[in-house]
Amino acid sequence: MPSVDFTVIGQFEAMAKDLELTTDSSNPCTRRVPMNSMDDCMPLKSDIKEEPDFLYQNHPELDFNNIFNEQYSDSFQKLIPTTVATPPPYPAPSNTEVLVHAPQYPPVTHRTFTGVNASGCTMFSHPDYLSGASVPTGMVESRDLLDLDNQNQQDSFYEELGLTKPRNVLDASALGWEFPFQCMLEQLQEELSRIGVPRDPMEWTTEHVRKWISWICTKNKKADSSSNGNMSFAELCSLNSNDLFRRFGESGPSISMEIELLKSGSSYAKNVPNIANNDNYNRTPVKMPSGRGHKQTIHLWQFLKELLLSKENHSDCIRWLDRKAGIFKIEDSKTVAKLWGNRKNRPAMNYDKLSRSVRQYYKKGIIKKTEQSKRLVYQFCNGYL
DNA sequence: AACCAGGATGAGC
DNA sequence: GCTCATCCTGGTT
Repeated sequence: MPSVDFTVIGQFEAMAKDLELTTDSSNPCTRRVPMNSMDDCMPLKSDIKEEPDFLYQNHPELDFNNIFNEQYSDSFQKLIPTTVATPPPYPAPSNTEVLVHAPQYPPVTHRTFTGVNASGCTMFSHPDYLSGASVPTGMVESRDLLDLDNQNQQDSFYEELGLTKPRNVLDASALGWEFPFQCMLEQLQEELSRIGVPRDPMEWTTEHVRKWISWICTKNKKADSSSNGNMSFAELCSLNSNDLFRRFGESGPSISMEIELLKSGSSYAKNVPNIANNDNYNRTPVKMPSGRGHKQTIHLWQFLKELLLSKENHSDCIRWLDRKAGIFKIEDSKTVAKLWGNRKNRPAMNYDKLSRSVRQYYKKGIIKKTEQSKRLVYQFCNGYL
């Protein structure tokens, strides 16, 4: 059997029923791939005889933009393509099965692992296949997804479908399953560093956004329409795929994909209710972080907590004094104010204004001063820890 | 000088 | 109506 040099994009399966894609024609191992069934699209591990490096190569012929022609514009409104890379090997648990009932993943034929990762994307894969995909959760109706924490829902789900419930149903994110975000994100962040844009979009100014979009356009050899926008990252996140397509044309899908990646790497995700790995948020409901028409906002207290909890070390400007009690100290008021200003696209932000906003929280019971008031030391109130 | 408290006002959602 | 951003007066460290 010939090796299959192919990367599947699961989401396309539903929208591109009759589309045939071919891999590199100069490669004798390639074959035409009818996009009418996932089984046809996804190579079995047993089919693969090439070295892994070979499989991880990009395939320009599978360019999103070539696929999103007018013929599929209807589908485009419903789905965002997110993944073109073939994942590196990952440990797929052998006794865990989760059925996903989503429009593009017929439940009867496709057993997949799934989880909602920190960026709010639903992860799909199958232990027998090399390829995987992720879909921004809100692109799939919540009723189409299994609530992984709801035993009753799972039972009735399988019952309705007349299927045997898998032995274990696990949230793949709890298994440390990082594909495809981690590898793609790291690559993206390196590229960002090269073009002088901060790795964390939280720190982006509108100029950084413009630069990034311009770079995507160059990379994809598409017209640069970034001059049309003077947007913050948060504003960009509030746009759906259709908005992005309208605003940025053929670069829209790429921008959309990278937004999802960046959200999962930054602490941005922590500010989005329902997807953050934080007790204050209810992770379970599969709700949209960037749903249609929903404007993304961040509150100051969330931002401060985000800095405090961020994997990126901000301890030189803000740090916990007593994490359990929620007591923190602003070590560098200027820097914190600058970061907040960047985040809100308020270049004139300073600590005087920031602290005024913090003081508004006293009445609301979100943040308070510590019992023995100390300069630059505040405390999150109960319920906001 | 930097920080703190809180009133007033208006923008933006 | 809510959350800030901004500006302000006046007090404290």
